[in-house]
Amino acid sequence: MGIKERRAREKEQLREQILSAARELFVNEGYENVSMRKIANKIEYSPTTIYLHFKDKADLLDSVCKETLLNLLNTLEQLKRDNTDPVETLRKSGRAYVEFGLKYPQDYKLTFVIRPQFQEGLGLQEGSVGEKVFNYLRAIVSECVQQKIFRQVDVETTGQVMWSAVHGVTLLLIDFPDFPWTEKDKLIDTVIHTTIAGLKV
Amino acid sequence: MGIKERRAREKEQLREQILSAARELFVNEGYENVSMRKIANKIEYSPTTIYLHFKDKADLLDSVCKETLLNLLNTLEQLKRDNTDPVETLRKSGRAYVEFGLKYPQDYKLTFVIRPQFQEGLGLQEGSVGEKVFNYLRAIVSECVQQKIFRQVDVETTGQVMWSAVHGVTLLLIDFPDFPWTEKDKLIDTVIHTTIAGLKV
DNA sequence: TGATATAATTAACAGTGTTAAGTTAAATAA
DNA sequence: TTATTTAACTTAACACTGTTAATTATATCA
Repeated sequence: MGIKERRAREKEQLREQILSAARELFVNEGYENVSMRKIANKIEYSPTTIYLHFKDKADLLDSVCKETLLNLLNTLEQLKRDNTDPVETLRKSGRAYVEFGLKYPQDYKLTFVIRPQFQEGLGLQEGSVGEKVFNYLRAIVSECVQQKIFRQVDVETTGQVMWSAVHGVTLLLIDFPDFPWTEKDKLIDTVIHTTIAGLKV
Repeated sequence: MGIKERRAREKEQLREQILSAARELFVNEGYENVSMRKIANKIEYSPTTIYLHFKDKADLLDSVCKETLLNLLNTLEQLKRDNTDPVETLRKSGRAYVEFGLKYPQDYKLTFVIRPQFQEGLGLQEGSVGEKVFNYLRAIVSECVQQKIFRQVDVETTGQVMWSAVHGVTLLLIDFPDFPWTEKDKLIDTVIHTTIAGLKV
């Protein structure tokens, strides 16, 4: 009975095709400027075919973001394997996080800014990839606290402070490219360094 | 020659009327969900009348944001007058900044996230209100550095680090309201406290 | 072969930002 | 006052949007 399986495979392939066309367009032209018809044209199907695979445009965005988050998670977890010192891991994770955002600025904004706006209240649900990213961060912070490197006993708050700092600098660099920033690498390093130093005190 | 002046006054009044209707709708329903026709209905004019006062929808957004930034600037500058200790001023300014963002979340996102996306490369131009807000921040930081409270000699970088922190926590709280945050006030205070502490070291 | 299920399409709806052309009302000049 | 100019405002239209219901084509099964 390989037929059903083949059909399912074909269906999955088309889904992937839609997804990658959508990602490319979203990233290059911005979510708002991409129409379902544009995506359909790119994959040479009629617009309504997309609706056989995705509930609506927001659902499409959702799936694109999920992939993005998985990529981010992979990048981070690979990093963890190569390090032992928790503070050093946190520092490098912070850098990797910001660099990921700057490397795929549209993806980053789509995931962390646009999506929450279109799916009010849903952002970072239980079991989601987004939650896993934060769990990763929390695990490192937890190690730092356990080794009595960080003052804060409250692991949650500490993690959230760290997230705020990297999220903030990432978005500012993306959104205001013409602002007279300090040299980019220096700014990122200083943000991370300052936050970690502040958490130690 | 009071006629021309009266006419100019009436024109200005209609402009204000459009602006306040747009602000109310943008804030309550989100920029994307507000149509020119909706704004026109609210003020009981035809949609095209708006185009006699504003170039397009983005220009309308722009004007709304300018007002928002002026409000923020006023809030901050009033704060400065009441304080002498620069670190305390900075701490309170940080809080005021975040609180402003949380009080008018749509305005804040419109100004600091959506607008830059629609006006690529332009964000925070010279002489803009946005620039004035950052100048305010820089002035306080400068005092802290001059009084040798902060390690960092580089006033620019220090200011940008501070901005990153408050911007980050503001947006996270706005965009992920359902995330299991630490108690809000505690998180904001910790972010500001941590950053300032890190800058002192 | 014909029946059945699924994939994909066409046509349509109600809405969008925006423009050009047309209309109305008011201010000026005769 | 009446005619003319000027400004304010509206109507109608264009090309587009996301999405749905109805329809057609295609491939699988008996």
